[in-house]
Amino acid sequence: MDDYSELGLRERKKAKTRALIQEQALRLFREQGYDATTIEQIADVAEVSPSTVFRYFPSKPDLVISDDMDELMIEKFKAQPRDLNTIQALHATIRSVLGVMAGGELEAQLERSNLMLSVPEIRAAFWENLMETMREICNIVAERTGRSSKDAEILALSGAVIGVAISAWIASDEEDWIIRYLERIEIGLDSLESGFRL
Amino acid sequence: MDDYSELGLRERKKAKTRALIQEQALRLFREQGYDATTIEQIADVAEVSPSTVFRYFPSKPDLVISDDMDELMIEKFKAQPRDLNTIQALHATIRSVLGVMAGGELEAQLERSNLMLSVPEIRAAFWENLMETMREICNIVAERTGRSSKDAEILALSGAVIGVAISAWIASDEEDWIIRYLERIEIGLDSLESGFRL
Amino acid sequence: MDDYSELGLRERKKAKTRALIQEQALRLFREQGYDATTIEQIADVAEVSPSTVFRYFPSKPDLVISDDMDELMIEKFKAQPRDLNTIQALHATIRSVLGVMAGGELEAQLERSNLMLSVPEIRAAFWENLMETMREICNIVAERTGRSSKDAEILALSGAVIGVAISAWIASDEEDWIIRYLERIEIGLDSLESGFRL
Amino acid sequence: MDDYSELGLRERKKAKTRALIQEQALRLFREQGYDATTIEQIADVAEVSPSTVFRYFPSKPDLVISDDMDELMIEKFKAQPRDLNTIQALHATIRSVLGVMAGGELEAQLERSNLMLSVPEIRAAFWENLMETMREICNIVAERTGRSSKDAEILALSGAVIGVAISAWIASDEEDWIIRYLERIEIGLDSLESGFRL
DNA sequence: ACAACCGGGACCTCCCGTTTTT
DNA sequence: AAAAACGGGAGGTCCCGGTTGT
Repeated sequence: MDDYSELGLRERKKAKTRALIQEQALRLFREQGYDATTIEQIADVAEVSPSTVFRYFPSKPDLVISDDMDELMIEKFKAQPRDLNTIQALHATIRSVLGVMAGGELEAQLERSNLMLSVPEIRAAFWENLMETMREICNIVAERTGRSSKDAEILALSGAVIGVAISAWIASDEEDWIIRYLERIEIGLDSLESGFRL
Repeated sequence: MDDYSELGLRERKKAKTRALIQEQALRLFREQGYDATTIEQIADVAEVSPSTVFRYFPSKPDLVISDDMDELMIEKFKAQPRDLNTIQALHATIRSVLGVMAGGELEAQLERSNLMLSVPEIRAAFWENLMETMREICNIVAERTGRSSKDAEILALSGAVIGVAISAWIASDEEDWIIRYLERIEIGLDSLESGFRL
Repeated sequence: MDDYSELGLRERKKAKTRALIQEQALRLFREQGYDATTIEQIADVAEVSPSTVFRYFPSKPDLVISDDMDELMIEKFKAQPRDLNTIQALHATIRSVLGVMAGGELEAQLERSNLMLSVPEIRAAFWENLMETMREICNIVAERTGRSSKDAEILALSGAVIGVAISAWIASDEEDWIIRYLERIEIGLDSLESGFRL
Repeated sequence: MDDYSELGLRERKKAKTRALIQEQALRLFREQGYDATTIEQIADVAEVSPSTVFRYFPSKPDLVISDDMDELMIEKFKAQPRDLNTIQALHATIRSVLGVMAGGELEAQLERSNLMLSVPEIRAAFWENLMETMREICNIVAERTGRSSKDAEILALSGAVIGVAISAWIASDEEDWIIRYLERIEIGLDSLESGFRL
């Protein structure tokens, strides 16, 4: 019905309103906590009525956004040549993604993730995100290797990759954490390839 | 560990009440859904007052989260002989825990986990739980190997183990899922030991 | 200031509901005591839901504290001509407010104040109220005189006015207390203008 | 029995203990709230027995309210020569009280007042205190002037003095607030004497 | 249509009086 | 008798869905 490449005025306005509401909601969540923020407050600062908030976001958790970095990762991962094994493809993906990201952008993305983790109530959404990413990895690897996406080894690999990322993340509270974070991921992926010797 | 007969009447009664409440709560959650179940209903079937429910479980999610299996796992893991490598120790731990659990108990525990994942409100707490377990694994492995708990490989291993468990879990929606779940974990752990060949 | 007929149906209804709730609440407080009266009772006699009571009055004490007389005073005070000095403007304000108040209304307001002082739980809020009023006076006077609201004399005046009102109030336990109360305020304000000769 | 001009060892020790208990109590109230602090905790940190706390301060609120500065003020005020007018007598009283107070003592007292205002639960007591002081001022002035303590002008003066003190207090959030506070009181009292010119 | 308003209900906390255990 | 656990109930917050006014 609508031509996406040229959205009408109404659609653009709706998108803008939606973005505004979400933006303000996240700000409030960050500033005063998820539970402490009421739909009404969000409606107030976004200058719409609570009903409108409810119309755009059927429930409160829906106000928490998903990540566009993940999409980029997925895309790059899909594009890796088939002669690399999975771990090597992941390595290449990370390098590739880092390559296209502006200096502060990575930091901003990570900062945002940090926010999600620091606000307990939003972690559920973060979890959702992770699981989705895991499934995606699973599917891509299945497709690359010609196996089923229910193959135990593929499942294990997908989970392990996510787990490595999480643990690297969780541990990163020191100086130079971005670099250390990336380092830890590299080391972790290598270990997944060669097997742990512990 | 503790001999129940050594505990006073009060303690025994408390433990019994607590177990009863959780048991009934989980039953109701299973039968009619988490959201559709009110604290009052739980109190009714457990034949206590709502206040008492709240006394034992500060919030509704706590009725699902409260967990003694994790503690058992940790304990058994700590007790593994040092000549096993980490993965082997984990294998042994799982077998050991499965050994001491009554028939339906494992199923009940896993059902609890299932409930956690299906109710968004509880996922945050589930996440918390996982992260805590990961840190524990990290510390134990660090202690076993004499390395720092910030060691990149140890972090990666801890994360990967958790990740494997999650992915095995997520994929388990078919018949015989308990068995398949355990199988997947075994295979996943083996892959972590030998390295992925994908 | 606003003509009721100019307000929409909605606004009129809201004002009416609000007034009704407070009125019934105060009646119940008077008849059976503050603590002995529950929000539910108030909601019942006012024929609204408890939620609605809380919508209009965020907490139980607010049923007593909430005050449109203060607002009216402030408004009238602001509207006084600039060629009057502050004390004269206050005099005029009082006369003006008394003019627009229905016969029993003043009495009701004062009874409200009485209730405030007799219920310990509410005194803290009463204090808050007073301080707020003092600040308002301070700001208005500052604006009238073109001085800073931190000006020592203005601060002193604001405090003294409140103090005079309080002392007049506290002393009023005899017959005809309303008249005596107003008399005392008049005399007090005069003394503030001319200086005390004691 | 006791010679006030030369307090014996026992009396000095008692005063010290009393001050210590109050000091610790106020610290705990500030740190963890009034209700959350038990008499026992206070006794512990003050290194006395709960009974001792109870002996010095008959009830919990008394730990906050008890105020020797007020008593001192009252006493000094009573002692002022009759040929001074009331305002002059108050000025003299303040100077006299400041004279006998040790350097940090004033600050401590004001700190206490601050606590009272910052902990909602205690504000009721603060109010009580103020009203009592007001009545005392009223009585003393009545006695000095030979008028009734219900005399409107005397009431007004008492209230105004308290009001001036409050407003000076409330405004004091900047640097050098103690000095500014005293300054504001001086200016306020002068205005009460000469009449406001605003 | 669009927002505001309202009712209802769940969650949760706190307090106090009663019962039970020690 | 002292302490702990329990029941009951009120206060207070929020969400969501249905109704009413604009």
